[in-house]
Amino acid sequence: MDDAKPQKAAATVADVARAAGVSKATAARVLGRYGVVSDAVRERVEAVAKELEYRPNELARSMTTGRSGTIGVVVGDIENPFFSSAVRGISDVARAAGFNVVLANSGEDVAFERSAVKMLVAKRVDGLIVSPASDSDIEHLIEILKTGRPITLLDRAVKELRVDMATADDRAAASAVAQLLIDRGHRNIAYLTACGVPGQVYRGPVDLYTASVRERVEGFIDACNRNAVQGTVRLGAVGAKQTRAIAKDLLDGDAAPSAIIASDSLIALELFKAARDMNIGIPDRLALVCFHDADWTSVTSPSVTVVQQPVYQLGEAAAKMLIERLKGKAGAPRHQVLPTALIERGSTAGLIPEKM
Amino acid sequence: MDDAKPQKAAATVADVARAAGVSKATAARVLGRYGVVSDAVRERVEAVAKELEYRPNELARSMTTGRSGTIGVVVGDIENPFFSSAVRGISDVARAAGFNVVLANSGEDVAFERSAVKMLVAKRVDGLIVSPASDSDIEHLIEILKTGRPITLLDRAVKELRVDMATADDRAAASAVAQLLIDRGHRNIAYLTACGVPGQVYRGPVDLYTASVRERVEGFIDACNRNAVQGTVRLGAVGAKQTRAIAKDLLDGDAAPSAIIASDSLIALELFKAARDMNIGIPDRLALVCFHDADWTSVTSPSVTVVQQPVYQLGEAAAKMLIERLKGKAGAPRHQVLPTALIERGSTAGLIPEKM
DNA sequence: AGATGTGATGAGACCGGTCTCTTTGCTGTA
DNA sequence: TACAGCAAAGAGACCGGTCTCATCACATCT
Repeated sequence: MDDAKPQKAAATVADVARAAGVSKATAARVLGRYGVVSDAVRERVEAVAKELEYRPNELARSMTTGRSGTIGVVVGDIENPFFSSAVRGISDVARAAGFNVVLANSGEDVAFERSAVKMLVAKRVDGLIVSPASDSDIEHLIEILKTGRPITLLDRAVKELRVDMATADDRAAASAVAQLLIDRGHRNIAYLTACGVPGQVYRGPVDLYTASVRERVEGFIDACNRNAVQGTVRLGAVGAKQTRAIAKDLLDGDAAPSAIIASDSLIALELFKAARDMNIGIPDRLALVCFHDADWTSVTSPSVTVVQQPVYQLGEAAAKMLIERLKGKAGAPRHQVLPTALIERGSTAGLIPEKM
Repeated sequence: MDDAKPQKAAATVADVARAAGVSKATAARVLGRYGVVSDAVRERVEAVAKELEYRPNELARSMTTGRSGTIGVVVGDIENPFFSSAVRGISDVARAAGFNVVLANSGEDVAFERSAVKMLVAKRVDGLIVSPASDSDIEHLIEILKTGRPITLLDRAVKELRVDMATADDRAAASAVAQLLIDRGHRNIAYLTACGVPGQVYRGPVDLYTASVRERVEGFIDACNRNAVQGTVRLGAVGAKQTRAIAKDLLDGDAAPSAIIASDSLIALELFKAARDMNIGIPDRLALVCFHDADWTSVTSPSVTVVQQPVYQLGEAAAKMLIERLKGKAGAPRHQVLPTALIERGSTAGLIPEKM
């Protein structure tokens, strides 16, 4: 009948202790599973606790122990399959080790990232995993270290920070992709990233404040230069609409590239759609390569050549390193660089007849 | 040179108070932004706080206020685009309202869900959003209500629970899909879901402990019965491998369905691959419909007919209802049923010549 | 027997905030 | 001048655990 909303306040150790006729300390020992208690007392306390529906207050516990058993994770966008996969890796490892995950979305905005980090620290997470939106605007990350909490970087390295990091082999991957395209005869290749703001003109790697992207662009440009091939970088593909606009602009003119490398699967998808809408055949008139082996890339026609990134493993690695730190492991910061693999599929199978 | 790890303990209100020459209560008033303090004192305290690098301890704050400013979210699998999109909706709303999100993965396992819920309650989240793995095994959800915390169900209704829920129009959607396929001439249609365990044989809606799936299957079966068409339900497509096996089994025999409805985009993707591998042309020999308008469904050849679910909005709606409760809104539980839309694409464009 | 050790329990401080209640000092008013 | 009224600040309890230290009974050792 009634929904029993106005239940009396939750039972505390003190309540249980009183009801069981023992001291608060003893009840706490039983309920908190520490110290040593006789079996008789233990059973009695446990029975009473059950009776009173005692539920521990983890907040109070954290308060005295100083540990919350929680790790904070700040990613750019959980909707991006890249991050959701990484987060899955993190939370699987975390759970196995008895940790919980507090998630925060930065939307790739440093201001949001800053406030997310601040809040996580205030909540006394034991450590953090962050994929920093910027690798220069990092004083909030340094702040964390000052509080004594370990932090691990995910996917994006920051040289200035002496912390554990798990990243992919971005530079080599991008270089390999560029080389592949060049070998296929392409002489005008573009790299499209969500980094930067829409409309921003690329002037050099210095414009790229996301470490992983900068590495990729550097690898890409290196390969292009090595082969005397034109390499263009376009920024600001931050959403479907913007990406579409850039794609149209890129593919429209005379100087349109014959191959495009998409910095993530969301961008690749939009490029794919744009090419279709503009009647630009893939791979004949346009080759496409995508960073991240998103599940759909193998079912399109043509299927899409991808850089397979160990995304889930990146999350796992980051979580493992962090948890080791939390468990007291000392030593110099480690930087795990996980290998990528270039999976060649239909979207790069075309040959460029004329431009050679 | 040194990494300054062994910093002295973080400053507390008491430290600030002492250094500023005021009482703890006054410093707390300034730092906690409550009560009334003179401007002179406020400025002095704030200056000292900055000097001492005071950072509030949200744990201690929550402890006395009883509110943590956090909502717990338990989903089946964040890696599933369905959930990652919903989680994004939740966290956007939460952040706007000043709440944080603690995420837990249940892996669609009730035991994990139970422990996740328990832990979230122990952490004193203010409220929970859960997409329950089972709609019968729910005593842990009832427990939550007993603690006085509101809970909102995401995507999956549970009749027995008098709580807010945000679900999609599953039954009608499934019915519409079935009708579409029947209108296209299909007389043998299968529905494939991740619900259940691999190998489990479907004996009736009672086998389906996930509410949304049961609704869909009921809508599907209804439509089939109404039209005297054979409708088959297959369970246990819980991962790529299992899905592939079921797909092979389903498509292999003489009694193979001419149309399959996939309960989520992960299943649809595997079905798509399986059909391709088995040289079963879509849509000519097999029609395919997918629940959830995953981004890739529009770029395959043929593109995939989908039930567009308002996933992000589902998350938003759930979060909004929960937060309203947290802000004190009373009243009967609400059940928001968000409309779906059937988007017809190439995968159902085929006609069935013979079987008619 | 007396000293020593040990296992079980109790008493109470403590973590870092919030919040209630009290005290203080100043202004306005009869 | 005396006192009400009020704003500002202080004292200290409290939240619900953990943890140190003290106490006590009883077994062991010399």
